[in-house]
Amino acid sequence: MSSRNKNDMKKNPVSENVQLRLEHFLPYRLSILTNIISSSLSDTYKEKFQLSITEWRILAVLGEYPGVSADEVSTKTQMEKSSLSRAIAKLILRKLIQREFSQIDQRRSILTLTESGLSIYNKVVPLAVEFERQLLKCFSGSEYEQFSKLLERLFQHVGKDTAQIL
Amino acid sequence: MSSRNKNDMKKNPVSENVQLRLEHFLPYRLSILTNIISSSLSDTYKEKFQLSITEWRILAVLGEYPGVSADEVSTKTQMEKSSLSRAIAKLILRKLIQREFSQIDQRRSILTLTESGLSIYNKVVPLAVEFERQLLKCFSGSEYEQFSKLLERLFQHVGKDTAQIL
DNA sequence: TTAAAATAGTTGCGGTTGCAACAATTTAGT
DNA sequence: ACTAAATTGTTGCAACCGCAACTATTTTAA
Repeated sequence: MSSRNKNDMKKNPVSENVQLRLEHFLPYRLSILTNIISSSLSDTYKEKFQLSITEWRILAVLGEYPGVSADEVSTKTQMEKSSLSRAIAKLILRKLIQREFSQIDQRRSILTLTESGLSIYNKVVPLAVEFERQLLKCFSGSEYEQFSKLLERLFQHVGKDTAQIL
Repeated sequence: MSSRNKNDMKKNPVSENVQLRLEHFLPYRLSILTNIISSSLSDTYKEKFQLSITEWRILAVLGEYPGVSADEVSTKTQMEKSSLSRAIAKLILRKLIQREFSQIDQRRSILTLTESGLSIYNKVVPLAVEFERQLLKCFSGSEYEQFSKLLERLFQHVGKDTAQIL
């Protein structure tokens, strides 16, 4: 403030003229909203079932797509294959999932829920569904459709090529 | 599958009748989308300015609200106060921000960008703004307004009371 | 047929995270 | 005024993360 001359003024519009309003910045808003939702959701199964978000996601994928490989879980969930590998190892130890390897391609794992994994899955799913129902209470049906449509559009857009967007 | 009787059928509709479709599950969709966007955005300043997402957020908040406390940064960004404490310590070491403590309340820190912090801030902001512009290319003006409105609604809804939602 | 490239998964490593416990200070209640 | 509770920020610790290097297997293509 003290030692600013008119050259500075060209370059640095500071607080009185901010270019980036964080509250309105989409990546930021999405990130905060998502954090709140994810951690709130995970609270609902972390304690009861000792599942981390990563672990629950794996169970969720296997509940829906029994027999997929670790790699397929990775593309579906966008999780790192290394974190997946470790989370899967743990879940196998806890006997919540089981693994064989494909006869045709011996690198490829075939993952399925065990009985107890399935039982946990079947307990968590209704909680998750109810959680979402509560979330969506703030939308009318058509609003949700609209929101969902636009979210999907954004998804397609960034999905095109993540790197080249900027 | 083998040992299911008609009692089971009431309780456990399994794979042939899945209750939770991950692709359509809002918390999941938000989480994946946000991850893609955040990491893609952070790529644009990580290398050039050696800033982590956390660190950039702190600079961003201070650029907009010079003089806030660590605690206020925490509520604004929803970051853990411990990660903040450490990130702030680093930024002070790198002389990108500076800290004093309030006379009135000696616990309360007063954080501001240094000259070089401000200079980085002023370089990153246009990148961020351009990034968002690219993102929003997939929406028309009114679509963005709609999306933004609904996002805000959701935000207010979960913000009410994070814990009590389920 | 064979060597190079691609794919699936694992592991080592350094850095980061989040929780809980903590110290220092301020506020509230009596 | 005095103690208990609340607030602000820091730190120890264990878990977690992502990157890169690695092994093993399969595919490609010369």
